[in-house]
Amino acid sequence: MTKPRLADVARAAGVSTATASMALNDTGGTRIGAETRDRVRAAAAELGYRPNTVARGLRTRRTQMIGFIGDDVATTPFAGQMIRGAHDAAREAGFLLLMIDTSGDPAETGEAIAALQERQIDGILLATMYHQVIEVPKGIGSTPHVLLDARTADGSASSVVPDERGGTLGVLAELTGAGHTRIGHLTTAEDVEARAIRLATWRERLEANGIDHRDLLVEVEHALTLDGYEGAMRMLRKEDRPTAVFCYNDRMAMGVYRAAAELGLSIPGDLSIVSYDDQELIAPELFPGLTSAALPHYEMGRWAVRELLRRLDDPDAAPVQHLMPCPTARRTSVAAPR
Amino acid sequence: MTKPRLADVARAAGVSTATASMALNDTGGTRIGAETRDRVRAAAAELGYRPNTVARGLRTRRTQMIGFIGDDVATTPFAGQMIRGAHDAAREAGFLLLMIDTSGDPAETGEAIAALQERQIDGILLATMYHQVIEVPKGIGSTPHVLLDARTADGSASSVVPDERGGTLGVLAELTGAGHTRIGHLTTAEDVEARAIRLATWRERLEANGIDHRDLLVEVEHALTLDGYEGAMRMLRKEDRPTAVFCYNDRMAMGVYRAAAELGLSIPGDLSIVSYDDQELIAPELFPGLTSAALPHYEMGRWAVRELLRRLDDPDAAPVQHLMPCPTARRTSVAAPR
DNA sequence: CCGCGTTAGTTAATCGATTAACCATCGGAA
DNA sequence: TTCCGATGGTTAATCGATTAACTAACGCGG
Repeated sequence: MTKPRLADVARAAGVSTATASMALNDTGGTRIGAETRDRVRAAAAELGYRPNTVARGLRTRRTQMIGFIGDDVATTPFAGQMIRGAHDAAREAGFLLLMIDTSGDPAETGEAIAALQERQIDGILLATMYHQVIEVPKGIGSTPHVLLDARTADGSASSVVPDERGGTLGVLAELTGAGHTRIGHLTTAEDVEARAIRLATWRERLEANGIDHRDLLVEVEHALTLDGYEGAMRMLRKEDRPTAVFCYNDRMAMGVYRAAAELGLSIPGDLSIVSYDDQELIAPELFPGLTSAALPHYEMGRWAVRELLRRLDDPDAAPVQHLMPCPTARRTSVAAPR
Repeated sequence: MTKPRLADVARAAGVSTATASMALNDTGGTRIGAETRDRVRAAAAELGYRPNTVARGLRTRRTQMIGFIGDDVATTPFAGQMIRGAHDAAREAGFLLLMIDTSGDPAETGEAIAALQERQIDGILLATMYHQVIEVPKGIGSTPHVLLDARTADGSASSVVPDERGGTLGVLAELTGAGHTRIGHLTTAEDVEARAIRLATWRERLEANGIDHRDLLVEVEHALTLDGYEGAMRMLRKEDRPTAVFCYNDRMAMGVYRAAAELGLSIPGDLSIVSYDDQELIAPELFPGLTSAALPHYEMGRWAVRELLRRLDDPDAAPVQHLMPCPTARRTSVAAPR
């Protein structure tokens, strides 16, 4: 009662393995008669035949596996959604994901690429957990690849990143729509792509509305709750405090909530807050719920796989840089200014 | 400039592919001379030879890949640590993880097992995201497997689950050590293994200390923040409220914090709180930091892979059921009762 | 000097598919 | 009648390793 091979199916159907192979895969054009094909299929179903993809892969050089290289799969809560999006899109096309976590070590990345290539994966997804500009390791050679939440400086590789500008405009529109003009921005000093775009977009909007933004910006060291708390204390203790804050991310917003509570400011009555990331255990769980621009990790994962599959079909296709929209998750942290 | 094959290495070293294979893999006992072996190795290094594991897998029936089937990789924040633990242990042994997420659909699980077996994975990790008792699908056949955060009723498969009893005793000891006797328990109505053990252990401890626990238990529908809030309101509004609460999990504890704030109870001055899970974005970020029993997901992931590798070496090894300790993450939510 | 064990290789089979190249039969057009 | 193009297959090569079975040369004891 060993696992049936193609030869067993062929014997049961009374044909050669070549015929069986063509019948099951619908290859070989007109060579296989309809009746024969049905007979082979029936035999395969009867025996519970499942092709050995290792053998197939050796011959065809395609393994129906995609390598996913992430720089920190576990420690960031976003990773899950990104992996899931990639996983689902891959699965729908009959592919499986082979995962490697490099814990952010660039040397690891080269090793990871080699380990995946040894296994003859059909393509590679290179993911970073925060929107970044990176260089694709040379070792990747001619293996098809797509960047996820990252892009190259020269646009030589297909990539998908969040539309940070659009997302920022979205949440700022919530505030201006409610009547706010003096909108503070609380950001981090960390030098990441996301920070730069969110900051620039905020500046641009305030300038467009003729608001002096110089004293409305507070920058703290890290993008964490505690830093957010301290930054908010600095921003909100002033007499001419803003009526609304746009936070770099949800964790910092969490700190702003605490600061507001300590200062006796009610949200959204005394202070409206919007933020970025729409992070699972934070934005919806805060009280009141935090309006935040959602990072579309699931959709980016899906897009990346579909783009990779496209490049598998047509290796010479021109690389595409995609901006994925960041929809506003509207909750109750915004109201008209008093 | 195509990828070098073993035959290229062999030619460069002036030997047969058989010799080259044996030299590189240190197989074949004494048949390969030291000098020849070094020559082959040098040639391989020179050419940058990397074995084609697909071809190797076809012959040896081992692919150096482990299947990881999870029932909800993305939506639970624990998954990441579990995957990471498994990933790291696998990587150390030269294995890679092939991931499939079933989104909790049992029919998917069968499909997932088949998809992995087609690819000749060496073994399977079956993970659930909450400690459960499950049945191993028959389709797994003789493929070596280990259960992660789950176990079978009959102990027929190796498995690793958190030591819920030990973890509960640990956080309760924090409370009794500080002098608390009337310790409330806030739990969920969901029927999961973890709930039952945590509840039973809490009862047992209170009984051992001669405390009447009948009016100290509050059960709510779900294990979410809002339910925790409502449950806490019920428990804490009473005159003879407990001086400390043991929450089923951190999300519920988050609700308790909010309730305490509304009722004007300071933590830990008026109310000490301990909990379970030590969830990343919650326990350390709450103010004051929440003392919580940590679910050792990373370590469970590691253990499962090591156990799987052991079973690969010795398929007849007796299955092992392992309880992984849940260390107490001690923070500042506990103080002596007033 | 014969036979045998050791040492150090080689040759060829094998894993389980896919696919290029080849072949037989039949009906109809030239 | 003969040749040709479909139609419907089969045979055998191939993918790139591993490994069982075989072999050649050598040294040594009896």
